[in-house]
Amino acid sequence: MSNITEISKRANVSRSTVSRVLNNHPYVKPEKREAVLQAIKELNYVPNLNAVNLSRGKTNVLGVIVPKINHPFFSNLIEGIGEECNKHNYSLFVHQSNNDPKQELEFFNRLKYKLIDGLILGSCVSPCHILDEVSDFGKIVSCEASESKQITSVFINHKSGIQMAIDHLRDQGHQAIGLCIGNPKSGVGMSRKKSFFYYQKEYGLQWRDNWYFAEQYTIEDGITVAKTLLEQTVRPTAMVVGSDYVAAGMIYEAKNQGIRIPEDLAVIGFDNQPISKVVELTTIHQPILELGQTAVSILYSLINNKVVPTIKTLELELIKRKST
Amino acid sequence: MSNITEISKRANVSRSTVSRVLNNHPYVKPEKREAVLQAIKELNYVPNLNAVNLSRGKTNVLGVIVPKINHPFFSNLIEGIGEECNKHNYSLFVHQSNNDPKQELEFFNRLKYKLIDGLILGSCVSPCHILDEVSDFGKIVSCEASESKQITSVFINHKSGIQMAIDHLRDQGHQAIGLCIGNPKSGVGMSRKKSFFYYQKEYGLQWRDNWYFAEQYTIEDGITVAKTLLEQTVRPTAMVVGSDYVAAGMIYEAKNQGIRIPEDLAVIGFDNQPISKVVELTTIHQPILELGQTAVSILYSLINNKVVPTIKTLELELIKRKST
DNA sequence: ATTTGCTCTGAAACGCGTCCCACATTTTAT
DNA sequence: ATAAAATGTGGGACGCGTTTCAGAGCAAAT
Repeated sequence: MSNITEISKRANVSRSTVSRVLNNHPYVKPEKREAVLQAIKELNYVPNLNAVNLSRGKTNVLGVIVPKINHPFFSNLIEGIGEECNKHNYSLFVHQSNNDPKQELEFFNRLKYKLIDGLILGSCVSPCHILDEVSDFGKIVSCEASESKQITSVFINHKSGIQMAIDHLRDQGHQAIGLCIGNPKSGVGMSRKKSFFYYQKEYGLQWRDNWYFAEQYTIEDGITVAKTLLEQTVRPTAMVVGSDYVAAGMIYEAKNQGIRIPEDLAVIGFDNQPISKVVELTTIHQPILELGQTAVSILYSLINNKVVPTIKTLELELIKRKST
Repeated sequence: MSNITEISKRANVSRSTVSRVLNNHPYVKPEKREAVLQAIKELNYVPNLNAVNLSRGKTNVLGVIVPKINHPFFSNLIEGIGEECNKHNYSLFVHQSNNDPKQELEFFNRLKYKLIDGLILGSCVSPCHILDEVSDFGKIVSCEASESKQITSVFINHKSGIQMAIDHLRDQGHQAIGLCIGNPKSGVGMSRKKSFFYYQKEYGLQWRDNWYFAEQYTIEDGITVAKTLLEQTVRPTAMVVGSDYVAAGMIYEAKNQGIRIPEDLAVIGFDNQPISKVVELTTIHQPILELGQTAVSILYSLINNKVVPTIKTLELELIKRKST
């Protein structure tokens, strides 16, 4: 494996000149440039990016941390991030944390160790002070609302999403609305929960504590939720469900039990996943792809020391189908 | 930002000793080790992994290239790969190629440039000679059957999957079976197509050319396929469909048109995606997570110069539901 | 008492580009 | 013609750890 010293000897120029050719620096005589290119070809030279990265002090790599890669929200997010990375010629580290703070810390170190130029938090459970410390070592963008003031956030306006859902259900005449979410400790979860109860009070809706479900992620979970719900004597007439999958599971089980959707139970989901179409689920479309893209372009600006707003929110859209 | 030289001065030892401490080398007197650790703490030292990588000539990073991240098959695959990477303390580059050979080449260069120690091909459209050339620069494992003899493959036994599907349908009395697949040029696509027609002849099944559909990926595609199919005067009694999503779309549309599933049309999918449960779709479960994990562990062995078989196949499983 | 062999440590080379500085040569402007 | 500016090139320090080698100190074995 050859290096620039060998190239420089072969081409009878200095190592600096080789470097200039490699980096398309204008101040190189055409003959010398040719000679260098020739030598590169002959010696089958390939630059060692580790040396380049070390020398330049940056890597053109971004990192993204998510709890689970194969989750409709996050794989969609990663896609958006990946697309934008390709555009900016960045590579992308993807790390799956399983919501484990240790795993998160592990990955944060990549930033410390200068392996990545910037970090995107898909979702993150580490406390604020850890994040603040990490942010001394590099730029961070969060894809959920973050308490930290040092971290820029782009996120979906969950409050408005919840409002959209509740308003829609109220328009259909519902006054008894339950809630089912995923991880109540995540940014999304907290924000949805908080907003839900805000509007629930605001509008004076009916409420029972057993109309609330958390930690529900899959179709199977949805089936269980429906079973529990349908055993109750006083039931909500509608459910706001944080995931289309869970909502689909609920509809599946409810129909199995002969419950009519939406007459006996209305269900509204989130995400507009493909599955929602098949089960005719009304859902709130979230601009996840755009979220990922925006995160990268903000991070890119930050890395290049451009000024960007510290918070950006993206709006949602109601997709009306037959489940409400 | 401090470096080992500063640490060595502070602790009154040589740089070598600092390095030994950092790497847990046994031959360091406890007092010196303590002094070094103390200095590291005081100076807030963080090693620069770019220097380490350059020096060691490896990075502990693997790369995976997939056409699309947010695709049920690939995000599942990436999850398996990511899990196994975490185990081996590897980081993971994820690159989305959109099946574009240029994008692929771009990523192959990471291997050349020594940014990654090994490469996993989720799916890849580049010709064999390109792959062979790249494989001179590092280890590659393919997750689909590869023509290249220099590349190790782990893949799902698609032939046996197709056989499983056809056998099951024949058991139910079907003699007129159609086929619907995704990318016919991909490894999976080619192999499914070939196997299907092999068994179709072998068993002397009925056939019409318009019972074959390719390039179908989404629920919407499935709806279109169903529409086309149901217009035909001579229809197959069953369809083998390469994707649960497409199959779900077909069932959705067929039911809309009053077609009974499975009496008028049986449908069998692939992947056992969550959606298949909701639409009661019989499907062939593929061990995708295991595929990803195996790919990493093979790559790991290759990188550490252990001998591994060049081809490994994983078996599938039929999940019977109500669509057949 | 002497050899053998481990434990411990530092010097220095190495992995490989980048980039600043100094200096030479041209070109352009005055 | 002369100063000023632009172009072109090489030297060498720098980014930062790792690793080989030589050698010192010390204990166990003969």
